[in-house]
Amino acid sequence: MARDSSKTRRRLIAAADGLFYGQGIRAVGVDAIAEAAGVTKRTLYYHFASKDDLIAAYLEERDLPTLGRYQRMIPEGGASAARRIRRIFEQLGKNAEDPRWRGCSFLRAAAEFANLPGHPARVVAARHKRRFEAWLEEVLAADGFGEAAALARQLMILLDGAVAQILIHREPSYALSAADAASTLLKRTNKSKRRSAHRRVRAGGLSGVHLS
Amino acid sequence: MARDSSKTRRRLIAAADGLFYGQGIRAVGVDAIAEAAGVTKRTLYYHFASKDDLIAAYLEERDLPTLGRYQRMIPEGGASAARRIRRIFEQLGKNAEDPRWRGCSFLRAAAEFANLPGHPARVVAARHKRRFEAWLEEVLAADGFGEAAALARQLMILLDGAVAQILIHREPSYALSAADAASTLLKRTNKSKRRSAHRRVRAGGLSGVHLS
DNA sequence: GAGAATACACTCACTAGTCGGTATACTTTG
DNA sequence: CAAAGTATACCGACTAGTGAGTGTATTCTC
Repeated sequence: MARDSSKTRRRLIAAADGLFYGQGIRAVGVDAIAEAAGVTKRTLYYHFASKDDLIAAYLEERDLPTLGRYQRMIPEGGASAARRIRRIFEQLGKNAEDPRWRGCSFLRAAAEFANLPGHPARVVAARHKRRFEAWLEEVLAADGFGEAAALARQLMILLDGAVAQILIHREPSYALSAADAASTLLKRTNKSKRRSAHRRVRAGGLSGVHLS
Repeated sequence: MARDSSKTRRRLIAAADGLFYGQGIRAVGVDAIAEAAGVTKRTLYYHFASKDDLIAAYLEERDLPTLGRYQRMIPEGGASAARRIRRIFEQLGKNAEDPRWRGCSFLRAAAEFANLPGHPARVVAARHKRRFEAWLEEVLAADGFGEAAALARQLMILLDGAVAQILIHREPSYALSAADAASTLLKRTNKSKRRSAHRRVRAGGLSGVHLS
């Protein structure tokens, strides 16, 4: 079995996911991960060059599923972008009600390694957020929103801001405050869109972004 | 000299501030802090019961100055609430340009101790954010904004969301995106205010909040 | 038999926290 | 007034445990 997809490796990543997300990356030692995976530390180091390598793999593993969950959640054709985006915030609020919820793994990793800009975890985290923002931009542009890029940024800010507030206050209702703010922003931009159709065309041309 | 305000104690907190904020709380050992303060670890433990105690003191020390800096930044009578709030975001962007900037110490502490809701650091962090939100609400209410409480929450979300995005992408311009979003939200609420003056009165009555 | 995958046993640095002791200064008491 | 007592503030050296990472031997699988 290939080394980068072996059962043991996947078990190690799964164990790392549970512990890193549950307790924090720096708070968890490699010994604990090896034990949780049912292997010795030496085996862990056979599959990963270092703890940093394992950290990167942990976040990488969370990248596509996290984005994909939101993408699947809001079916392509079904509703307006505004409605679909509202559901993202509502889902965030629901997720946060689970006692095991600990915020965004990427954001927390960036916070833990705030002093190490080049750290693998930071690289993966930044890429994840870039992808999410690009996807939001596509959703907006596809629905004919003007200035989709600027709007997508604002939505990202609201999204991570809501996560931050929920984490700090342990109060999922902040997701709904963010949803309201998002609605307000979308309504305003929607209007300006309808007033100037030429913008709409230009914004529609922005969708060369890669998601995969 | 009283034990809780002695020079040594203050030096220890200052050293902790530099190291905790610079590298992260879990990443810094008490030995490093003692050494940076020029005392032995035994002395550190004379002044603080535990590392957690020192962590709480570090955040406590940041509470009032952080809030106060923003309060002093925007003079009471000078400008409209909208203009004053925009300046908060602009200042955030400026702060973030300093290479030593590492985001919000309270948010990062909450992220590091995401699994320990009762941790002293979490308590101090939550209280700080509550104070900040209450102050924003006062600023808005004083300028006659309706639904000042809901609006203050949305601004907090934008503020911490901007911090999160800047931290992740190392891109201070997210502060300006957040400022634009804040302006949009304020404009809309301002309008609804003028339509319903009774709301304004009710919101004005909310200012029993304590800041000090 | 070869290479991949695992285990045991280890290193060395660092972790939070503690033990016992000391120098100084301010009180209390004969 | 002086000796004894006491509180403050400090330090060097230690403990028991954990951190990441490794050298070497063994087992499994093709």
